[in-house]
Amino acid sequence: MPRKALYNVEEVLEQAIAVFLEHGYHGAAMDEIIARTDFNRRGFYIEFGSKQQFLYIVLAHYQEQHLAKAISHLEHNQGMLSIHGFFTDYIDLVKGRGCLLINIITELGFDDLKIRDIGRHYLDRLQIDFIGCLEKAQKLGEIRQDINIESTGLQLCSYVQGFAVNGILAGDTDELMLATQAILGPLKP
Amino acid sequence: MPRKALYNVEEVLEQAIAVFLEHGYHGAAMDEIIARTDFNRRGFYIEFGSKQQFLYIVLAHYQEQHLAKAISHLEHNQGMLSIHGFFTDYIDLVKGRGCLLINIITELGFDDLKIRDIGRHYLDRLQIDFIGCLEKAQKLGEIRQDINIESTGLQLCSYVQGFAVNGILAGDTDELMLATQAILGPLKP
DNA sequence: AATAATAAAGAATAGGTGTTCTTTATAGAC
DNA sequence: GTCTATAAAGAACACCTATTCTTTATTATT
Repeated sequence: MPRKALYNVEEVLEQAIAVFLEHGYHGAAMDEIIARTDFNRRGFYIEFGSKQQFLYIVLAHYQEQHLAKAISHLEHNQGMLSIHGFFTDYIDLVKGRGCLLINIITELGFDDLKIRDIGRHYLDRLQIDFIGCLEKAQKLGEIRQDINIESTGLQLCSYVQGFAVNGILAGDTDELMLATQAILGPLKP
Repeated sequence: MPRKALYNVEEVLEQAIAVFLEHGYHGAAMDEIIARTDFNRRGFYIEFGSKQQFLYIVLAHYQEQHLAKAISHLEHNQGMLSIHGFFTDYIDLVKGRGCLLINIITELGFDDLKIRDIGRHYLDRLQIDFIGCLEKAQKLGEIRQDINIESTGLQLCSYVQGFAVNGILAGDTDELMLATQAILGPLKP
């Protein structure tokens, strides 16, 4: 009996990522979100409730569909191979765009407890994953034995956030790959 | 004849930094800016013209009065001493707050050409200054001769942006000092 | 084909935003 | 002390935003 919905939630979320990346949360007007997603206003509020709840859902989608692709390298825990894989994918993700999660943290992190929690969990997970890979790499003899695993994990973690910012400013991403070599090179035995 | 103004522009800019750090640009309402600075509406628009122009002026003030304090270490060009000095001051600046320049770049960088330019110049300058200090450090024998100065400069630069993000999320900044040791330690001969 | 259910489109609404205008108060020149 | 120029305070305005409501269109069953 009912008419079939034309919109596809996955696609809407994907299009919304682009809008939030371009204008941030407060800078993205509902009018633009509605216009650029194959969506209608009423459907939007039935489906998502509010702009804020929508942001959380978009963010979860971004983590699952985009960030997770890069992070999964680390969770395969294959030493330096995984770490290289992560950086290759991550640079591809953020080049010319930046990282939605980082942008939202810097815009709303102070006011929005939930965003801050998401950010902390993300950083913790990243750090733990890096440490796992570094331990494996040390076992495999891929990196020097005297390297402090915990400190280096923390260091790589900070480094990743730096890439997210550089991704917005740097047109050329060769520099980012170069910088990756600079950080990973000195770890070798 | 005229009444003397009560507000002090320097103080207003300083107070505005706090507001923009907390809520971002679009998230900071004029009502709050007016309320939290010792200012009045009319005076504000006579002095600064608009919210956007005000942001540029606050940002310039932030660079001159806050970031420059940290960066000046690097421009004294005294090798590793300068680099350590920079990180100590920078961490102190961003702890629990983040960096206003980075927050604004991630919020407005895509839309606002002027902000993107400011960001690029800032990064370029930082990188050049790091390279200068690393060259000096190499001459002084403070770091290994086989280190690639350009790549390491780029690496430190990315790293600094990472600190700006971590500053918002990490309550504890000891980690950041620890991470600094992790990055600077391996450069030693 | 008629009908019922719901999607799509977009007009309407209530509240918030940046900016300007009006009024009142005050400090200094005469 | 009077007068005047301008600061302070905040009301007013026009526009914009998120959200809701109304109308129209469409599809699947009967």
